[in-house]
Amino acid sequence: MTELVKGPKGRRRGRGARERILSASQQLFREQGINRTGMDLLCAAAQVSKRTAYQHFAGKDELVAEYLREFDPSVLSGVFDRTDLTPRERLLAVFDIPPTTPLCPYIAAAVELHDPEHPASQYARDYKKAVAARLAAAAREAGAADPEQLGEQLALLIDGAAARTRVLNADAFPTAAAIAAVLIDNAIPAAAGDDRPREEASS
Amino acid sequence: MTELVKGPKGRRRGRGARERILSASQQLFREQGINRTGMDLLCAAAQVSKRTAYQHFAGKDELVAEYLREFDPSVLSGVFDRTDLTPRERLLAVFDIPPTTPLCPYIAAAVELHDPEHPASQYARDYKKAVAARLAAAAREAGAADPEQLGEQLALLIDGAAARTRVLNADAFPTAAAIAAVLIDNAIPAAAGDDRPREEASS
DNA sequence: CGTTATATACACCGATCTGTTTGCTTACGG
DNA sequence: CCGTAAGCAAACAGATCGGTGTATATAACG
Repeated sequence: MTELVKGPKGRRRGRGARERILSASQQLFREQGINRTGMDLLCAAAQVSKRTAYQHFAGKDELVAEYLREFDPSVLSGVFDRTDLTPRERLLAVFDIPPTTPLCPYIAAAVELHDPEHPASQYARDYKKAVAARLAAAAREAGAADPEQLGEQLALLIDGAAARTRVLNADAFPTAAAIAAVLIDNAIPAAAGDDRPREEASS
Repeated sequence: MTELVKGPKGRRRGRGARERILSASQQLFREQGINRTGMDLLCAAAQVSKRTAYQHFAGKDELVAEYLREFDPSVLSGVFDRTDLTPRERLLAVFDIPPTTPLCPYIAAAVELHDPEHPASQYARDYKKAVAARLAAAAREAGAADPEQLGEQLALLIDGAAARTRVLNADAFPTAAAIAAVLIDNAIPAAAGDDRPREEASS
């Protein structure tokens, strides 16, 4: 990504203009919101002239879309790839991200842009579906009876915790984690290391 | 839709201007978002001159706050007051509101305004706390072991369903209802009318 | 009738936002 | 060295926004 070949010459002078813009977007869009962050301020924070910014991105909409697409993988991985945890622990570890999350940027973007057809809204949907899918995969790995359902349920808990944290200004992820524990124990026939070693009869 | 204005000059005087403004706010703020709805458009929709609007409300911020305060009771009541349902059914009935909810306006406002100190954000917090409290009361009435916790959990489910519905453009309330059923059955020692008529184990 | 309170229509202000244009600078690469 | 092109700073355009000022018209009340 460091070598952004942009011409027949493969020049990479001023290396990182695009990256600085996206980096500033990550910070400002999250801290101040998308609509309240003007391109002037953003370019100043990125130490990039507006002219340059608009040469790298067709417009703010495209920048917002790229901003959402950026940390797509960074959030997805890091939790699901932890092989040192049991599948059940891995499912619960998703809810242990208190300090890094002011609010899920995808929810914020969907609300702020207010247009389901906006590219960024599409990315938000894709991301949410991807998370649910990964959760479902982890649930299947953990031996859940209905992994798809459990994945969707856990995804809803994450979004609920994010939204509630935002509105109430108080961390709601512990509550979500408690619910998740109940759901997981309820969905997995033989949950290990649990306070409910009672066997459950499937309906 | 009204016969308030008759002729170029004849108008129904006084009463109604404020209500028309708030009514238009309800519609436009929800449909288009708060930030994307200008006062010009809003006043036109309310059939009210801008001057009049600013005589009724000190500014848009105050209007937004009042807009949130308005249907505060209408949402809270109507579900909790249904005595024809058992406490457990009442708790679950909260999740049966698919068509009326494009998105919880409180979450939307908190995201759009992006300022926890904004009066509207305060109202949003108060409302969310009130809902959780009513849910907790209903949970206590239903005989939950820890009503406060169950109330908070159900509130989180509502917010999660609302946020997820918005982002994914698909109704997420059935999923939330399924989780709620699990939580309720898990929290209430003897759940009636359930597929789990197992006797409770006293702690 | 006249006064007053409430509306209205409409122009206007300053701020801000997205996006563009105009020179000018500077770092390479041949 | 010189050319090319990326980049910069800053002014500018056009639109929209929240909010006001002004002059006018009408209904209610005395």
